[in-house]
Amino acid sequence: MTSRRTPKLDRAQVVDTALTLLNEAGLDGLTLRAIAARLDVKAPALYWYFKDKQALLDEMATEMMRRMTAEAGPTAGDWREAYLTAMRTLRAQLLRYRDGAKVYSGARFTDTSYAAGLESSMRLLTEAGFSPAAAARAWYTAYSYTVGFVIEEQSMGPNPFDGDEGYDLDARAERLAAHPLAAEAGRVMFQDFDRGFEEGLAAVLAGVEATLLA
Amino acid sequence: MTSRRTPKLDRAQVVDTALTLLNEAGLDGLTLRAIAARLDVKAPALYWYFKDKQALLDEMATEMMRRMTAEAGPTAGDWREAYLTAMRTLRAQLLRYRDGAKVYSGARFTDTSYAAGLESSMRLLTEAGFSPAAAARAWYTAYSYTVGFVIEEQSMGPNPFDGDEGYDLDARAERLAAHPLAAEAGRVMFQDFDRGFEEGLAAVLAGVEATLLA
DNA sequence: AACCCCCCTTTAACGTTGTTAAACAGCCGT
DNA sequence: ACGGCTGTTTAACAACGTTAAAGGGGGGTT
Repeated sequence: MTSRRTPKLDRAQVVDTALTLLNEAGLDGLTLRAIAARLDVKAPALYWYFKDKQALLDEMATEMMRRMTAEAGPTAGDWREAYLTAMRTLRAQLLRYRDGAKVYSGARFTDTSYAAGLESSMRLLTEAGFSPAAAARAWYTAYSYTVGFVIEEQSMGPNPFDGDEGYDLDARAERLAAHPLAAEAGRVMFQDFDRGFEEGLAAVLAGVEATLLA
Repeated sequence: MTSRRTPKLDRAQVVDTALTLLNEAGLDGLTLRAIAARLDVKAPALYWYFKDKQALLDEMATEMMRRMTAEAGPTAGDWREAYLTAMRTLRAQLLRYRDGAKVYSGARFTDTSYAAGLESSMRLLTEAGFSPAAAARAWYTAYSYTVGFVIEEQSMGPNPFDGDEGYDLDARAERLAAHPLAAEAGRVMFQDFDRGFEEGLAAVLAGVEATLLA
């Protein structure tokens, strides 16, 4: 026979459950016992599918990336549009999960499913006049910016998953009374992340075009 | 009397020891028991100085930031120079500790010692023609880029603290044989981080100047 | 000199976590 | 009926963060 019997679990189901639990319990609450309980199973059963917890986290990050490339759609048209869309989608996908950026940035992909999307992005950029090296640099610069931005956003900003108020900006401003510009800067940096991300991303795009495009 | 007796410990000494141990043992090896052992003390003694481990990590991040601003020196002259110097110093300081970027980005500062440096940066930018909001955005954009870059660098690159070889780029290129541009991009992104950082930073600077300077 | 109090540290312990070893159950082919 | 492979459980371990309680050792007061 092809299949001996339907096992209770499989890798994909474990990963999916873990991602769901990540949103509800956060990274601290993401214990193997809690994941196993959701699957009506005991913790050691997970070791049949993953050699250790880091392997599961790696697979979670890879799955996040897969969902990201699925959502971003085909890469064509103006390279600027595609570039912006890719980074917006990256941010949106990281924000979809609690501590998403931390999980993502601390992991290594388990397969090469990211390669197709990267390949078409590189093709679009090189066709637009970037050298291969400049295309990679342009992409990685925005990528670093986006990951760094979301890490900060998720650790400081209001948490959409519970009632957390986030960083108290008024209290911060009061503490910084002796430094008015720094106090004001806090308001700009930690309020309206959507807009802040777009402004920074626009700057990165402009700079990449000015310094890296042949 | 002013001082009753010299206690065995003080906050600064604990933080300093913890930062040293971070370099030798990494974030995983940074346990309260290990820190305490270095100080010839038992773990619960640390709770006299820090309410929990996160408070110690927060203080470590704050100390990293203090050493950073001390090293960067006064902020004056051309805003472009100061901007580049600030971000280079930030990266250098994060690289000085193993998992430095992770510790740093996951923490909240325990005091306002960062405010003076931020204030003078904001002043320099506003004097150069940035609006207060644009100055904050310009600063935060490069800050996000730098933190994101170093997080990736420290999780992928060769680890200067032990003999770790880092990501195997040749193996990666082989896996990506079907995606030549993506394979080549990996070489650009994960080799010579110093140069890569500078190229990206130059792009960010140019973009900030083009889109945010009035 | 005896006392108490406060500062700082230790001893002991608790609950939880990731992880491993071993036993165990079900289905297959022989 | 049997042996073997695939999954899962039970039981246990060491290590971790953390807390409660006790202990010691100097200073100030009586």
